[in-house]
Amino acid sequence: MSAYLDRLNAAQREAVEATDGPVLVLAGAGTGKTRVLTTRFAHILLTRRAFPSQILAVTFTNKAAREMRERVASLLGQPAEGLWLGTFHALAARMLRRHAERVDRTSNFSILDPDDQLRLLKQVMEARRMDTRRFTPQGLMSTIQRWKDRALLPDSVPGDQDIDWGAESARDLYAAYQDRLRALNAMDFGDLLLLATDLLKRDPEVLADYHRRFRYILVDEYQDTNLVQYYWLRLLAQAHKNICCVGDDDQSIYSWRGAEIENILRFETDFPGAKIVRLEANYRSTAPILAAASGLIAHNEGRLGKTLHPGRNDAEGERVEVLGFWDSDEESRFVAGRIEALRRDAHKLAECAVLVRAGFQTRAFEERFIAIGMPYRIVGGLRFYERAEIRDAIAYLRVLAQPADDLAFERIVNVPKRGLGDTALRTIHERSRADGVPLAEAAARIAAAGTLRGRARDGLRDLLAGFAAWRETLRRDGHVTALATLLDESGYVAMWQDQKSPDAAGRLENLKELVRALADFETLEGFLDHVALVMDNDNEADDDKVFLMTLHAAKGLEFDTVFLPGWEEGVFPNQRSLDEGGAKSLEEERRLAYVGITRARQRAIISHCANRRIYANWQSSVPSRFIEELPEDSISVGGSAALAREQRLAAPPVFAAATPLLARRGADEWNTQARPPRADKIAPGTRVFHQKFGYGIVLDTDDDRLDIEFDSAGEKRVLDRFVERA
DNA sequence: TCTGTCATTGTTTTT
DNA sequence: CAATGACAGA
Repeated sequence: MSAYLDRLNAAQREAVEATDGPVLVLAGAGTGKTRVLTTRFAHILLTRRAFPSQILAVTFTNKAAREMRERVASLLGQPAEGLWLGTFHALAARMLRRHAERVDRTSNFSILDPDDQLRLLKQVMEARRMDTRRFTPQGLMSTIQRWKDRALLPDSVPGDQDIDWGAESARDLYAAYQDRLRALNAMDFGDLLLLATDLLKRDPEVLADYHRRFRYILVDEYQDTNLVQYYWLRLLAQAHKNICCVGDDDQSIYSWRGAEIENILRFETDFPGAKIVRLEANYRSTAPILAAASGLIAHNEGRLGKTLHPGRNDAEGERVEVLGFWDSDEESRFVAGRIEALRRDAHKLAECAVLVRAGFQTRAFEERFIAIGMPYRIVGGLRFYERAEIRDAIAYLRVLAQPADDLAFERIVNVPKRGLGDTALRTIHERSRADGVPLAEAAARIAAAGTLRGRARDGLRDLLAGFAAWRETLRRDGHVTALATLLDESGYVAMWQDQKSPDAAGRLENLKELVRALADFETLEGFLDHVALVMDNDNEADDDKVFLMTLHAAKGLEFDTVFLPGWEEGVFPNQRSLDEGGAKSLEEERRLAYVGITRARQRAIISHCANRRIYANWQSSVPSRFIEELPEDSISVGGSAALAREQRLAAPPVFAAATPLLARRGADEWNTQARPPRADKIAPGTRVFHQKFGYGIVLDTDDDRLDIEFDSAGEKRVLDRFVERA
């Protein structure tokens, strides 16, 4: 009766069969995590422990959700209906739309994208006359996000975490921003979890309703959860305690997005009586690759501990290559050449990936690939829904669906140009504020009152008439026709047609694609939710091209051959990460390296350069400490790498002597000439402001150097001329 | 309203 | 070395 169980190894089977009570499945890379998750899902259904609608299954990405849905369906032999299976955000949004009135919204609330969020916050800051150059909206936004990640509403932000900016404080601005969101009937991404959790906390009836509904909870990638997500899960799991979290502490690489690795480390304490199952048999990689990865990650302190071992008999393979090059040109030439050789050897290009630490590193490889005509694809560039023309079109739709969506209205009010410049817009804003109505309504009142003249008057009249007509089209002929009509009649399509720039044709093509995509949805609202929550598009799926992407983007993927270039101190581990996060960040960088190596099935090739061009000038560089940490017997060192390794041990390095070593960027010494020395002295205990690190207290002084404990950036030594008294 | 110039600023970004 | 954004001037 249970053939599906026979396909599992002992540990996997244990994880599947422990249906009741809290379970943590520690699943190392390539150990069959998805199989366990989906089999467990099917097992609960097939043993009639629950109906499909009584299982809550949570993932981080839409891709993972889709995959789980498909695999469960194939195990069951039919698609399961009425599932609560999706991303944290999509599921939270679904809850909030059902109880929108309880969070001061209506069920058609908008979900803002990062761009809108920033514009809105900037408006809030400007309305309060803040200098948005000294206090950047980005900076404040990230503070607010971190608060939201930790389930802090404006009222609950502890005073000592607030940032005081003289007349304003971050918490006050946060509160003002939330007020604006409420007025716009909108939320940002963080709000979805924050408000959903707050709702469950505040409303016992709603919570009881979900307790009745969800008997089993499954969570994927638990190491990436933040605090709100944890609270949300804990509230929902409270009643039945049947929660199964799958994750790998060694692959936690999103702390800078608010993920708390502690969530997974603490699981046993959070859920008393929890069972822990370790999946350590790896079915993906060769033995040397696993040995290299395991040896590396063993250097981390804060981990639950598990060791990958080969799960197949045929796991012998080539050692991990560690190669040194003179500069990044040589490195990219080598990588391209090696891929070419593999291709001649009948390997698929799509089975090769180049994984880099930071986006800019892809350029060297792109140039090389273009030069030799090697087909490649970059994963994670500008996505379809982030393109300007798509966002414009969607803004039109948002205004159509939700007239109170001021951000959308602002975006398109003068696109294409219809004479509604700053002056006209200011008039509309003033009216909106005075009457307490959305911009669209204010615009209608201004048009009716005849306040504007000339081009502005005509432009506004046409736009409002347009929206009235398109709403009618939407009602009568549906959303697809409405979008096509609107793009045409608003002059938006004509705007691009008239444009001579080379990419105009592509943009028109994208708009057509958007109309096609819209047809896949029953309602306009459904489509807008999709756009906000499911911003992925993996078209161009199966042509044979080399993958070029960041290590972060590679998580969850696997390839026969993986190139890991740029393993140099400063690049990887990344200098900035080290500066800001210290030892903890170093461990995260190391996890990133671990993720990189474990992507490889057959071969991993790590490389580093002795010289690298950074911005305008060349800097000599030292091999990454991670290379030292790889077990000797799992690697083979080649090229000038052996030389470079010796140089690391010898002091001073030969390169440093030969090339004038430029001061490492990120330190204030970068260009001391640019700023005159400071006349007055700053005493210890003084509170100061630094452009880059923010506010802090001076601990100690040493001539013109100050040791400062910064509020968020930690302790640093900086030159006194770069700070001012706060 | 548009266009050019100057200054600033360079990690990762599942939703 | 770019790419982006703010601001001045036509």
